[in-house]
Amino acid sequence: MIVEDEELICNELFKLLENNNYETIILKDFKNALNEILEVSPDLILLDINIPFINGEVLLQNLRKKSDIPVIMVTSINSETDEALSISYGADDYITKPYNPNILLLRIGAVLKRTKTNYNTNGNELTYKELKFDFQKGIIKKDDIEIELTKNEMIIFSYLLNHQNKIVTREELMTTLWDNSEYVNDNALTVNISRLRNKLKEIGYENAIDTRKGLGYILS
Amino acid sequence: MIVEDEELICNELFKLLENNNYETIILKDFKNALNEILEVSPDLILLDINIPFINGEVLLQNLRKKSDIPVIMVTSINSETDEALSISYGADDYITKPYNPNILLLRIGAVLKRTKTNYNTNGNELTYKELKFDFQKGIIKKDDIEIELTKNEMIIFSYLLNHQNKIVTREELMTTLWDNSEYVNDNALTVNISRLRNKLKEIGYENAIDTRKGLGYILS
DNA sequence: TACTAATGTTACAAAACTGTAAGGTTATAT
DNA sequence: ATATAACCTTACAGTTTTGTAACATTAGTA
Repeated sequence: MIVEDEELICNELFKLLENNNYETIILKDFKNALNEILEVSPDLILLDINIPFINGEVLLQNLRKKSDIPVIMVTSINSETDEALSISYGADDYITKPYNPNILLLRIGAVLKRTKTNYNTNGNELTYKELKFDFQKGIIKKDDIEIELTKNEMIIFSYLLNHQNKIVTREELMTTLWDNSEYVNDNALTVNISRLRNKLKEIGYENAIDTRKGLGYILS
Repeated sequence: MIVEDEELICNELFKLLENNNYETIILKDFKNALNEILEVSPDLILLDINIPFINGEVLLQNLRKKSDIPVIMVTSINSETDEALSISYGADDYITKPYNPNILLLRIGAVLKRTKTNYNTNGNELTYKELKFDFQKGIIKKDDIEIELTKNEMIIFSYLLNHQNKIVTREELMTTLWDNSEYVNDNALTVNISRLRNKLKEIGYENAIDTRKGLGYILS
């Protein structure tokens, strides 16, 4: 979504984006901007700081109370104050006019890449080698093969994924699994690790989880 | 982690960061940079493009094959080519020397904020009003109260959370839950929604999930 | 107002999940 | 080389989860 009043720039941007396969929409009613944005719920907003009727930074500030839609701020003044304000109000990136079209496209791509995890309908995914772990569904995918994880296996695997190449202690995993709320046999963890390993083995990742005796486990 | 060869700048940066409560480390051995970085596994890297022995962009490119550690590129040349390259190779942000310390701090803050979800040990959390949903553990928290969700409830609730204020069709939810792989009685969804609602009711969110007859459900 | 399709509720049985126990295997230190 | 603590495997039973069916309720439309 383009939020910009200078018609020339609007059209330029529109062409640029449409030519690069972005479905583009131009916001017209600045007075009702916030509602329009929330209604349309675009994947990304190019927001000019200087638009009529409303201050771009204030708009961003209000938007951030309700949504995390990625915003790239556009401004004609190359002032550091603007830049500082935009970033602290929650802009995802910042670009000054006149902009280089290629840089803009790259920045858009970068912002979308960074933020897409929170917006793609399939939920978040983490990857490990050729595996994709959808940790909202608890499914590991490799090519077309899918394996389902139980809740415990999900907790362990996403913890390991979030700490790749780091040793994760058994303590850490136990706290994550059972919160210390009730004592659980320390072997319960071993069993759950074993079950997870068996599932990983099914798709050829026999040695994904490595034991570091006396220290913990590592996914590497 | 600072990856920079000019000692003066290094010290400046170190002081700036330490003064602002960032635990800072300076990379010394550029020849072994990649391994050092992976070993230390810092929360964020300030990476100068022009360091001895190795090209910063190549380093970034290699790092990205193994890790998503946030990287802010630092360069003395304000060339758009560098900028374009850094972004496409996976830099999270970019700043040119001489930099304004406050802007740098803001950018660091912004990058950490953007990326922290993937790194914090407690896993991702989404919020809905006063509720926090840890969707790696499948727990909804309100103050000190916690309720556990089953896998199906987790899938439904995180889908709704990711589409707040939007109507979610029953179709969408069913596809998300069962992937169309096998036919499931369409009432199974109704039952699962009902179960989720009961749990939400326990913590005073009786009307969180609203039915839009003929359309779907909405979390609003 | 009455009809109807859409959505809700409850109880139940099959299936899946999970901690435990008992015994087996490994790596490390001495 | 051997002892030992750390870790692994398997089978099992209690518990939880889940889809189904049967019936209840609701909102919208005629």
